[in-house]
This record gives sequence, structure tokens and C-alpha cells, in this order.
Amino acid sequence: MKSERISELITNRLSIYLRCLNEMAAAGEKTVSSERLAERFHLNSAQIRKDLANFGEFGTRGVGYYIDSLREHLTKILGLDKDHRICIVGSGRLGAALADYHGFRDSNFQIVALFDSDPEKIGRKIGDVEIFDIKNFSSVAKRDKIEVAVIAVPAEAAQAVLEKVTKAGIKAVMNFAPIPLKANDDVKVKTVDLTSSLESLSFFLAGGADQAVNGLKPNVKRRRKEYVVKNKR
Amino acid sequence: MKSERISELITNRLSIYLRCLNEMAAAGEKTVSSERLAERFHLNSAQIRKDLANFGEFGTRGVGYYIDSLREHLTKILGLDKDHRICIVGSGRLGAALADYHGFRDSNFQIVALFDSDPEKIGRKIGDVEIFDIKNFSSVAKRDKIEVAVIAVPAEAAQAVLEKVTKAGIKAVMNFAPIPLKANDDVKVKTVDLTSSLESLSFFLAGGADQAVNGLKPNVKRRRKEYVVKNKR
DNA sequence: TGATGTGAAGCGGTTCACAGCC
DNA sequence: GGCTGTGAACCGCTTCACATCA
Repeated sequence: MKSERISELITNRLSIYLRCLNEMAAAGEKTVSSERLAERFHLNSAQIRKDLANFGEFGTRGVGYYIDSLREHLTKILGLDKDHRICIVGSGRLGAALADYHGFRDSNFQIVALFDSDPEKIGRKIGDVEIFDIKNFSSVAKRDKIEVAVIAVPAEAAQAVLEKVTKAGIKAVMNFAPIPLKANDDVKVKTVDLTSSLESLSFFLAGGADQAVNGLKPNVKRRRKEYVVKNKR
Repeated sequence: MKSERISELITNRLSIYLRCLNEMAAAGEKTVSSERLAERFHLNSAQIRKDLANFGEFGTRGVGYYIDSLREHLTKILGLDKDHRICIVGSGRLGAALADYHGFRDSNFQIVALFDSDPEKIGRKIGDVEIFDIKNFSSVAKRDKIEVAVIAVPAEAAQAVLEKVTKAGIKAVMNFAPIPLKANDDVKVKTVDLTSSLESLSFFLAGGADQAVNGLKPNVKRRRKEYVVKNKR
């Protein structure tokens, strides 16, 4: 509830700002204005100022933001001053791919465990990450201090997995199953739906909005022309 | 421009509706009301009706939607009645993982080529997909009738790759590089930023909005209490 | 002067509520 | 009676515009 005061749109942008600031710091720059930052990602400068203003007054009028200081603030705000331990539930192709994708390795996110229900797989390793029995989720999660669960199981199993990890006290979940999940208020779920992302692209390729309302199928009747016109623009 | 009349939020939902309808059809159901569909994904029924109304009048008052008929319409609208050929640019860990992830195999999306700039990798295969020299992108893309490019290269290289595939006539791009890209108006780019998704979760774990405005750092001055209070709620 | 911080306006998406139709 | 299709209200995010301050 109160945790909804800051929207996900904002936190996503904070993450992007921080990445950019890190680059600038590496390039030896000292200060940056919201205007210049905005240019970097074709974005509005007022938005950047407003995003930052949610957390305090970090800027200096007439100057801009001191890069090092702002980096520190954002790092703390995003909780990136601490390490986070992740597990992946589901060691099928996607789960295995994610475990093997070292994209997070150099960050403070670390994949420390995999889970599966298939007895064939339990005990094996992918890279140097062991696959555990999902039945033991709670104890392994506690022992290994896991904070984030990545759901990479088929759609049918995803809701049950969410409930299982929730019971074990997990508060942050990244869901790759192509299905909307119902979670407790105190659990944050981010769904990444690759299939519907692709299908959105397909829609665009198929002619996108051009077919809307007008590219009608034979069995669709048309009345009320005035609405059609309104929708058009 | 006109292609922006239908938002991505809508197309994402259409994709989800279709998946649900397919399941229902498989279960032998014939009709469904927007209300019942809405329950399935904890969502508002008016929204479903409005989404569908963008494309015609598919429902029957007093009855609901005929599942088979609606499936056909949505399949056509999303362009899923045709096959789509995909390539992945970047055969590093992420690219290889995606190539090896068969999640799309049983759909009408097919991964037909990989591209890389590393001479070591060119000519090899991942699964049964060959890695080509990015220099030959244009000719390979034309020969293999590639419609969608997946960008899985480091952030620094992503914009250049986008420009290269755009020049080759690609109109739909899925970007995994953690950086916002600038594209032509007639090219659709979907960015999936796993890092900023994770960092959003980290924000939530770190206390989320609780730290906003109030969890202030020493060097942040506070004036104008009235705004603070306003922001608080 | 130059850039922040922010009220107010603008815009787009969601939800409500109900007229219209089966 | 039941459910769609949709104007109107609502809500939240974005952009504008400017007072404020180093």
C-alpha cells in the first residue's frame, strides 16, 4: 500500500539514471544538469527532476547535480549498496539459460540456487549452481539467505510456485511465466512476458493499428459511424 | 504515427486474452463473458470490452463472446496467422541462451540466424542455428526473410546494431541491451531491461517508498514542509 | 544567469455506469 | 435478464512554465 507511493516507472528510470551517471563518472565528469541527462535518453528534463525530488533535494540551482553525490544517493535508494541473493525456480531451458547468463555476475545480484521438481535434475549443477528439490524450498531459501525468486516454470505451475515462495518469506519475484499472477500486497512481482512482447511486435508487423476498426472482418457489423470517426484520430 | 493509435498496453493484453481463450477452447468451452474473462486475470471487464472494441464488435449482447470466433479474430489481429522469422544479434551468453531457449519453437516464431562480430564464433552453431558475420547482416536477412531482430549485444554496441538492422529493412526489434534506443518512427522497438527490472525489485526490498522524502541523507535540507506532507499521501 | 523544484495543465489509460440490444 | 459497447468521470503520469535560489 504505502509501498505503492513510488511507481515502478520511477524506479526503472532511477536505475537507468544511475547507469548513466556511472558512465559519466567513469569519464571523469563532475556535474550534470537534468537537461543534459535528459538528452542522453531522449526524455523530458522535468521528469528527471521530479523523479529525484521524490527522495530529497539533491541538486544545486544554477549548477545541476554533483555526479558522485547523486550516484551515492541513487545507489542507496535502489538498495544496490547491499548484495542480493537470487534463486531460479524451474531448471528447464529458460531457467538454465538464465542461470548460465552471467549478466548479473558482476553486479551485486548473485544466483545461488536452482529449484526443480524433476527427480532426474535434482542434485545436478548448471554452471556452479546446484539444483535443489522444490519441496525443500523453504529450508534452502533460509539457509542461503535468498531474497529474490525468479519463476521460470510453465504457466500452469507458476501460481503455485509463487505461493510456495511467498510462504517461505520471499518478498521479491521476477516472473517469466506468460501468465498474470496474483500476489500478496507485501510481495513485489515483476512479470517479464517474452511471448506477449513478441506478439506485440507481430501485431505491429501485421499492419498494426491500420487494421483497427476499419480492416473489419465480414461478420462484423458497423453502426454509429460517428464513433468510428472519433476513434480514428 | 497512426501506428500509435493502438498502444502497446492493449496489444500485450490482446496477447494474454488470446492465450486464455485458447485454453478455454481446449477445455471445450463455447462462449465467455468479459466479466468471466476478467476474473481470470484479476482485471476490469470494461477494459477487455474496450480493448476488443478497438477492432470491431465481436460480442453478442446477452451472451458474451463466442470463443472460437474471437480466437480467430485475435489471431489475425496479432498477425499470428503467419509465421515470423527471427534473428538474434549477439551470440554472447544472453544471445546463446535465447537461441537455446525453445520457448518460441512451438509458436509461429522461429529463430533462423545468429549474428556476431567475433571471427572466432562466426560459422559455428548454437543448437542448429548458425552464427553469421554481422557484416553480412543485410544479405542474410534478405535471403532468410528475417522480420524480427533481437538485440543481445553489450549496451555500447546496441545503438549501432539497431541502425544496421534498420538499414536492412527490419521493422521490429526486441532489445535486451540495458539502454534506451533511438529508432525511426516506422521501426518498433521493445526493450526488455532485465537489470533495471531487478534493480526495481531491489528498491522494493530496500524499503521501497518508505525511504522516500523522509529517509533523508544528512546533506539534504528540508524546507517547505507542506509539500512533503502533500507528497506523503 | 542558469538550473532546480514544483504547482498546474495536459494527456492517456482505466473504471464507472448505463443505454442499447439479444 | 444478461451482457456488450461506450460516454463520462476518474486517476496517474508527463510536460509545461515559472518562482526560487546558488
